[in-house]
Amino acid sequence: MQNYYNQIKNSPVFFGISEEELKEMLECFNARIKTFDDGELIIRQGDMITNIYLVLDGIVNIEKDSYWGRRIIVSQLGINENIALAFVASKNVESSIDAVSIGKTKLLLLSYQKCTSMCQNVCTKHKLLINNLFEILSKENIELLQKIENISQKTIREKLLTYFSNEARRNKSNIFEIPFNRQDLADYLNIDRSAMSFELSKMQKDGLISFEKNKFILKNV
Amino acid sequence: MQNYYNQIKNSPVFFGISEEELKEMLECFNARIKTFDDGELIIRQGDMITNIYLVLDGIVNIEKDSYWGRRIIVSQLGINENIALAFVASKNVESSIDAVSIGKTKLLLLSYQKCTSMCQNVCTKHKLLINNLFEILSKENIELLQKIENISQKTIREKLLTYFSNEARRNKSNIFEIPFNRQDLADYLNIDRSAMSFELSKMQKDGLISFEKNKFILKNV
DNA sequence: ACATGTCTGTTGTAATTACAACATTCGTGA
DNA sequence: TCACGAATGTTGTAATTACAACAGACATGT
Repeated sequence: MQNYYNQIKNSPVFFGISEEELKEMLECFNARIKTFDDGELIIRQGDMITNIYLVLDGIVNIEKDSYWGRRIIVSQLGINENIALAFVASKNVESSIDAVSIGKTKLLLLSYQKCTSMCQNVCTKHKLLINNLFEILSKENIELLQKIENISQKTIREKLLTYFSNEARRNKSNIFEIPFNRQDLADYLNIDRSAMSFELSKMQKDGLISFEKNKFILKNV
Repeated sequence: MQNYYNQIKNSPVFFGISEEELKEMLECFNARIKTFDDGELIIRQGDMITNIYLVLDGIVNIEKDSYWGRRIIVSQLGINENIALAFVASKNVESSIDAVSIGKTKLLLLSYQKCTSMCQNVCTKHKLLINNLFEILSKENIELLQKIENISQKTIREKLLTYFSNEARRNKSNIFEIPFNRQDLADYLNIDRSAMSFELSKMQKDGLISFEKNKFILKNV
């Protein structure tokens, strides 16, 4: 756990909290580290989630299986991001999503109940923590809106361009790497992988983009 | 304002707060009521949002115009719901959505800054309010996930059935009214209106649903 | 260097959808 | 009750997509 103190201290959850306070809080919150293997399910649809999950290392996909057996990738989380915070914060609501470990992952687990109830007596920084969680939830909300915009486009090309524009803006550069492989990108944008590959090639021929593996360049038109 | 005290008191934002406390808080928060006409823009894409908006009366659509001129309806809000809370809570983030008044609407505006800063000295129930906002944001988050599931289905029929199933579950009955007209429902599910009408008719012939205007019955298959 | 499996790109075809154009129903006010 | 406009339903066609099947590139371990 100690190895990660510095990283945890700099995560949005504990923003503004000193290393001294952090140690106290982690104990207070029943903090523990859990590791997962590739493909392992961290959270299942239907689970009641009682812990805050913070990604310390690796990548986690948030997925959903439709009734008709189609896989939807809702989002992909990296280091210092939280899994399914909304379901932790909502009382008596089952998770409607799966969280899947991509490669080996290392997660920090905190008891949400201890974070919000007991802590107000023990830790002085309780209020700050709640504010941080509030900020994180807002950001998640806005990112979901972004995803809705991505998949609401009509054609494959429009979906890709919308997604690329946002990635470019996020990286503040027209050159960026995407975290998905082709199949996952297709599942994220809700399109067929092979049709997407075909369209990517066409877009490159048309001079809209160029790419090599996962590194893309969005040409300004 | 007084006319609405009882309603406001029972809204999720002020859950657990007495009418006495409410009066004090509303003053503390610069509370004011604003009315909007049909089609009027309450919030525009690009706006910096500094107020909490609570719907007192009427319906508000959350919309988004795509780069290619396509309208997306993200969600529809009714009485006691909040508009774009995520953008209020995120510092320095512009709204990526429009909020549009459907018919005449009446909104309660509260200064977010006063809610979160000044109030901790003045009002005793400040912590409760923050917790309430946190809960609301979580619910919004989960509803956005639901919407993602709806529009991520492959065919028009699957989109409609997914949407209807969720409405039925929400109403705890297989008979329910939907808040959209046909065009808005199509924009919500990201499909063509006429194609949707056609599919609705077919589904009725196939015995999956029956409907009359906005009242639908989902047959259990 | 070879075999193996995974990822990515390409192509043809069938299915689905968007779109436009029109028909019908419904409500409202004159 | 009539006329009008708005909302909804219907139909044919062109465009787009999903799907399947395959080919090539790449990485990995033996």
